[in-house]
Formats: sequence, structure tokens, C-alpha cells
Amino acid sequence: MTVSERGPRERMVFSAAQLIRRGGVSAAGMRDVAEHAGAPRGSLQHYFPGGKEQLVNEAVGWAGRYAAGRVARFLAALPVPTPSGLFGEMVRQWTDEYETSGFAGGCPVAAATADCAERVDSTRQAASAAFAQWHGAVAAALADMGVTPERASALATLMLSSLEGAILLARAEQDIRPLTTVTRELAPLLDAAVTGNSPRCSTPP
Amino acid sequence: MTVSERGPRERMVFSAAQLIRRGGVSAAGMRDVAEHAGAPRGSLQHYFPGGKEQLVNEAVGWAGRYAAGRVARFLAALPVPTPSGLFGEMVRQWTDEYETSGFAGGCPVAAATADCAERVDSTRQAASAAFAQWHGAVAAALADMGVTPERASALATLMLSSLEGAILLARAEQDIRPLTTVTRELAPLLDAAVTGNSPRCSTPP
DNA sequence: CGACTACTATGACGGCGGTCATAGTCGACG
DNA sequence: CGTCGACTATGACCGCCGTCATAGTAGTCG
Repeated sequence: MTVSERGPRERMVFSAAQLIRRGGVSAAGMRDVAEHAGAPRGSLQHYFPGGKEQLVNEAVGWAGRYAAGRVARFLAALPVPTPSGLFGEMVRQWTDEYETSGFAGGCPVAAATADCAERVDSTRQAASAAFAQWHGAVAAALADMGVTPERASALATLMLSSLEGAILLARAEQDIRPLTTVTRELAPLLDAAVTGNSPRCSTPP
Repeated sequence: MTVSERGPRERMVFSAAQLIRRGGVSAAGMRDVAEHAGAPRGSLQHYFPGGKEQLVNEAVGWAGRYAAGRVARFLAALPVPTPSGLFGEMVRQWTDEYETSGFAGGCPVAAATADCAERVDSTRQAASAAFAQWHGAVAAALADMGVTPERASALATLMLSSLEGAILLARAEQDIRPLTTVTRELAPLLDAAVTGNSPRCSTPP
């Protein structure tokens, strides 16, 4: 959240991600990024000779690393690690933000994908890598909980998909209900995978 | 898919949705929309005096109506209606497109949400209405299958979220696997709701 | 001190995109 | 025929945006 400290270069990447989050890539002008980062405009062409494309790609990469890093911190915060607990924390990050700061922003990787996936292949690849990193972190966490690697990967995909989609719905409706709904509905399915039981049932009534 | 027939006004709305699907709202220029629709540029300001905002909002509304309409057609195509069967058809529409035509486009409502949700409230409302219409159609279909209204609504939210998120991942990775994964993983959970059993288990092994 | 590199500062340029203004076509109706 | 309304056609305007060019500062090393 803090923009201060760390070099101006990193600040600009961070600010780019913040602005992309809100209005997509085209709404994140280079001048805006510099101003938001409190950095001189002239530094943009110095640090990012590849132009906006490079800046956007680095912002997407930063978001991927950030999301993956959060997974570890979520795990550490859980008293007893469970798939539903992890997913709940991942979702809670968004409900907290939306409740305290409003529904201004979405996922920067999602925005970059929607805006650039077709035209700018390097950005699409950056988004793919970011999702892959995030997915890998979640899948590894699930595997640590005793889920088989194949199902861990599949469930991680399901978690990411549901979260991204719920973020979208929540922003459109300006209501966190989609987020809470997917958390609640997915919880039993997620936890069922950790027992090593049938994929369907976990705890009988 | 057909651009021909129907008045030029409707064609332009349709074309706008098509272009928004690909590169977001900012990539859908007014001149591009007119050209893509084979309509005269001068007609834009005649049919859409509200400017681009109106055009985008109508495109989003069109997409919502289209998605809701598809639900009914999917139901009709199913030999025996089940929640997982419906979801499979909804997903299949996307896997079919991506396999035959490439990963060029996503959901226009999602793109409009990501691009305009914060700045243009009328567009955000249009997106919310579109999602609501789509959600209502899915929930009604589930209720017809014997799912209680509350769970039908919750599962519809889950289906929409997972589908939208999987579309995003699929476009980034240029691979339909996220789509097939969510279909497979969600199927037992969805069908479990139709039996009226416990929310967790349906068919014991 | 001089030179060199890293970084900053700012103005200009070219293109694009939404919108407006103005005029033109065409059919209907009286 | 005249007029009116619906629609089409085009060019111009203005602002924004990414990029480039050029120059300036500052710290460092020889």
C-alpha cells in the first residue's frame, strides 16, 4: 500500500499496477503513472526504454509475484491450514478492500488480459506467467495440505477462476456478495480433497 | 454471428459488443464500430446521441440479453436437464469458439466492467443489470431442476464467477484447460444440489 | 578540475479518437 | 411541386497520449 520508499523505478511499476487495476491499461497514462508514483516524468523513458508495453508487462509481473507471495502469508496466518481457509483468506483480502475503500479496483492482471491479450502478445505472456505463478503457489499450498498434485492443480485453477469472476461481479454490482457466495459454496468441495476421500464427500452428517 | 440483416442500429450495437470483447472499451473506436457494422459513420450520432457511453451501455445490455437467452436454448438442447449439464453447455460455447476461432475475445460485459466500472457509473449499472439478467436466467433454470431458490441463486453466482474467471485464464494462457477444469470440478457440486440432499453429498459411492 | 554516467526536466511532434457542424440525399405526404 | 423528417456524408476541431529530442543537474572517479 505504501508508495514511499523503494526506488522510483519500483514505485512506477507499482503505480502502473494501481492505475491499471482501476480503469484498464488505456486509462493508465504514462504521465499519470509518473505523477501517481511521485516520480519525474523524464525517468519513464530512462527506466523503461521499451515504452508503455514494458511498463505494463512489469506491472503485471509484479502483480503475479505479489499474489503468489500473499499465499504464503495467508498460510502463515491460518491456525490450521485448510483449502477452504486459504481460499477464505484470499477472498477476504478483496472483501476487506471493497468494504473499506470502495469498489474502485479489480485485478490488474485481469484488466491487462482483457485489454491487451489479443494485440500485444508480450503482455498476454506476462499475464499468463503471472497467473501461472499465482496458480503454482496455491497448488503447492494445497499439496502441502495433503491434496494430490493433480487435484491440487485443478482446485487451484478453480479457486483462481472463481475469485477473478467474483471480483468482476462484485465490482459491477458494487456488492461483496458474489465473493462471499463463492467462498461459502466452494468450501466443502475444497476441503473434501484434503482427506483423501472420494472427490465428492468429506464429512458425513 | 451474422452481421447482416436487422437495422443498422442493431448492427452497430452488435459490432460494438464484438469490438469491446476483443480489446476493451477504448479499443472499440466509434469509427471502427461503424466500419465493422458496415454502417455509415454519420449514423452513429443519429442513433446514439448519447455518444459512446450510450453505445457501450447498449452493447453491454445486448450481451446480457444474449447470454440470458442462450440459457434457455442450452436447456432445450439437453436431453435431461441437470445443473452440470447446463454449466457444461455454457462453458462449451467458449471452448468451441476458442478452438475454432482462437482466443481473440472475452466477455464484453467483463471488459466493460474492468474498463469503466469506476469512472462511468451508467456503464457500471448496465454491466450490473446484464449480469443480473444472466444470473436470473441461470437461477431460474436451476430452480426448475429442483434446486431450492436460495441455493439456485448461490450456485448461479458460482457458475457465472467460475466461467468468467476461467475465460480470463484461458485467454491469458491461450489454452482451454481452465474452462474444462472448472466444468469437471464443479459438476458434482452442482448436481448435488438437485437431489435435495445435504449440500455436501449426493451419490454415495 | 574534467569527464563521464546516471538521472531529471521540459517542450515538441504526430497520431488518434470522440464530438460537433454543416450539408446532402431521399422518400413521404399534402 | 414544396416541405418536412429521417438518415447519410464529411470535414474540422480539440484534447489526449505515447514518444522523441534536447538540455540540464549531480555525483563520482581519475
